[in-house]
Amino acid sequence: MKHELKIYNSYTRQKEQFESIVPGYAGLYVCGPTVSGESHMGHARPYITFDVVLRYLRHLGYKVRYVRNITDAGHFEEEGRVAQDKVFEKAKLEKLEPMEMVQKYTNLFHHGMKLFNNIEPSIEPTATGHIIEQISMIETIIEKGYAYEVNGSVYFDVSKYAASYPYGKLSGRVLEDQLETTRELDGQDEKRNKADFALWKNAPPEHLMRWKSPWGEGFPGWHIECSAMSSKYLGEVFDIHGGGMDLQFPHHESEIAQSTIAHGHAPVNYWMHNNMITINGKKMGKSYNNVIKLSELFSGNHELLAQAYHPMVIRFYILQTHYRSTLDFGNEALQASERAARRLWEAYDVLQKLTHPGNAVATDAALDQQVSTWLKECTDFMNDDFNTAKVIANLFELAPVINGIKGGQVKADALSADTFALLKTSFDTFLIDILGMQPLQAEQGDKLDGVLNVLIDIRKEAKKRKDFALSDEIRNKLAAAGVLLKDEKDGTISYTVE
RNA sequence: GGUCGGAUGGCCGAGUGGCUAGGCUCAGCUCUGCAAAAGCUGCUACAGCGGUUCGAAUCCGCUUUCGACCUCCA
Repeated sequence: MKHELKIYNSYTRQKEQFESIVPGYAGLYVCGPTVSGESHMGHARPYITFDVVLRYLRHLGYKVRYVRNITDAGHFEEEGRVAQDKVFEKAKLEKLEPMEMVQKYTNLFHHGMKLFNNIEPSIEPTATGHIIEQISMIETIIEKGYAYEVNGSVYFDVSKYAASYPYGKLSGRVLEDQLETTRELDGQDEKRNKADFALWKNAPPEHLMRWKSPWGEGFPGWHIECSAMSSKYLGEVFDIHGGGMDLQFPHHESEIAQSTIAHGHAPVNYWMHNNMITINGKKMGKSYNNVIKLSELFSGNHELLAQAYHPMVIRFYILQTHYRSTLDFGNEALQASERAARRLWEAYDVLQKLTHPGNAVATDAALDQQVSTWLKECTDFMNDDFNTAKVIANLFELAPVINGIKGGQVKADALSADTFALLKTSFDTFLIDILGMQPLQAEQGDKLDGVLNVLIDIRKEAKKRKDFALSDEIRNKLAAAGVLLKDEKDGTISYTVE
């Protein structure tokens, strides 16, 4: 496969040329949501980021199997302070069946993903649906001597692992530091070492979600689900594993250790981690109690929100920043993104309606060259670790050219037919296919269109008679009703519905 | 405390040795009956202090400061 895609690999801390294991095919695994609560703005980032990764890989011609799990058994803390299934806890609070609650938040999550125009995963496995696979993997690890059972719980022996493998390489930490943790946590006494993590936890009697295992009734440790499911659907070694930076340790580090022992080799060729969304400089997260839920974002119903924001505005906002940088929430910034997204979409719309006179030679060679360069650079930017921020910047460079052709500031024959055609297809490819943008307004129905055209015709007549009182009244009243009229240069009148 | 990463113009945010990032805001202009939209023009920043270099936002050192992870977390 011929392409120049370079990916920043968190494992090696450098950009590497991407080569898939099987030519033409790519396996992508992304850590999905824990469906014990509603998704918030921070969750939007990885799913939009990796949606663009998926889209770009497909654009390059890869057949991609995209696996994104649903953690529906809660994240059981291996040495949890609560030492209890969080899903169960919340369920009691809401007086719901655990599976009922899990279903509710799964549905909400899917709804949000759809609004963001994220492509659905090829496979969306659930943790509870893969208990057998997880148990089997734990058994293998025990057989190989890297896990031990205590009181119905199974722990991974990190010290033993670290003796022969580079434990801590992904997250850049030293085992000795981990062992010095002074924190006193539940289950600590069961472990041989503080750095050990649970593969399986014995379930206390009140625990609702429980499964039979060789070690008694219990539930799986958090990290094992991703290892079991990714290897099942993508193979023991697969191409890309993505997730938030906050998962690097201990989650991903543990995944590497488990899989390395169970399968005899490291599981992932390219580790990708998106940075966090912050709010007032602090990470947005449930532990900080500073989250803005997706539903609040879309409705504007939150004290920190000056207004509601369209899902496409959020998407655009996120893609305007490189995925490895932090992104600070702010109304001003969001509003800027809204205007920007509108303007870019407008330019896209204009471009769709433009036609080219057909001249094979550009009358403005410099502009023709510049446009070609801008378009070509978009590919370079995507290849450079998915630099969507730069792609968007270049699309903005093109907007004045497009609008200029329409407005007459740029001559229709300034570009050659070939360049114009390239502009048209490329703009579409990058904005729609790769960045996954959609219009911010829904398409209007035929009936509303008919009604508005009646008013527009009346206004045209009034303008012809120089009856500006009437024409302004129509425009102002429609504006008050949320319909903006525009008098185009050619005498036609167009409208946009807010 | 340990490890790691930031600090860029009014705001957001790219960018790793020399070339205007881009967006939003603001001001002016063109177009327009007036608007809106669009186009054009202007606003030229890189936390501080040293150092390397012909040349540094970009490399090195120190300082200040913010944050992430070390515990569930996207």
